[in-house]
Amino acid sequence: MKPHLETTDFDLSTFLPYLLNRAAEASSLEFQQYYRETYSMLRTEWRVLFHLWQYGNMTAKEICVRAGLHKTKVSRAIVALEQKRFIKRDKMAHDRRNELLSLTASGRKASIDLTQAAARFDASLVADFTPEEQVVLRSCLQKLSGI
Amino acid sequence: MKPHLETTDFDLSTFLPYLLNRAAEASSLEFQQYYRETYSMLRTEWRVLFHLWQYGNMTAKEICVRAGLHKTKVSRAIVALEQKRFIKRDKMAHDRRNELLSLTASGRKASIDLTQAAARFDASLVADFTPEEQVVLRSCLQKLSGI
DNA sequence: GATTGTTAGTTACATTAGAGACTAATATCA
DNA sequence: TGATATTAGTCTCTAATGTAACTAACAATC
Repeated sequence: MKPHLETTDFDLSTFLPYLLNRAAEASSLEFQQYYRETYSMLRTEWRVLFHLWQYGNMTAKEICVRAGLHKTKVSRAIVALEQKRFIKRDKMAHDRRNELLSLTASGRKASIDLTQAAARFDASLVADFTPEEQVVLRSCLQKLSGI
Repeated sequence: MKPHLETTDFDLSTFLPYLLNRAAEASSLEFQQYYRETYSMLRTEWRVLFHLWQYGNMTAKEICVRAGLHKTKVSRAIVALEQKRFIKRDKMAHDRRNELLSLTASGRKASIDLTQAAARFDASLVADFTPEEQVVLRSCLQKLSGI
């Protein structure tokens, strides 16, 4: 059986969700290896840590909204980060359902290290792209992400 | 604690692996819903089916290489697709370790339907982008994917 | 032609993710 | 005040994934 391009001019190698998935997986690999090996973190844990680092103390719920993550995923990441002593949580006085999350000293240290590693890694990913391409790429991705 | 942008000018909302992951998840959602509900397929199953449709009969190993998927994932997808009667497999005479995969009539039918749905969906994703942006986006993603 | 190595594909086990039920705290409003 | 509804976060059960060990077929070398 030969390829069936005659049905439509559709081509898998230009299908956006496919490309995005492959690019996401390929580009995550190296950095993921770093935070896994160095801090035994999962992807969601690093995202949660990073949100606290970059946007300041907040509740699990706020992280869900900002990061676009399901609350069970965030809940589990918080437990793991707390066990690693990277964050602590405090019930908020005026509404004891909310827990304010904040970084510990070692959480801040890890955040700094990971931020720097991420910045270097990001630069290496786009090293072959022109500045214009980089701008277009990031802005298209932001639109697609709904950020 | 306030944001700590002074440490570096790194910003999560421009970090490529993060953007790629969010864009990939967001853009997969709608199409995924279609093939899940209509054909009870998982993502890997649709990818395997589509590789056979677009590139012709091949072995599981070839699909692994072309699609960048692990052999266990492909193996499980093949079992599932076979149970749904979308593909069949035949041991190759000259080397009975290889199994040549091919589409059944209903596999072809599903492929056509999914291809058309994918094409429409892809068009809707990039509807807000200029033709130039679309070209840059896809070519950057292909490079990042190693395609 | 027995041993050793390699390759295609599967299986088994452990890890991670997802969906929905659940608990505790607060809010609403009759 | 008491009944009902919401909300933040956790727990439980199941589905999906990743890793590594495994089987079967073939290849190569002594």
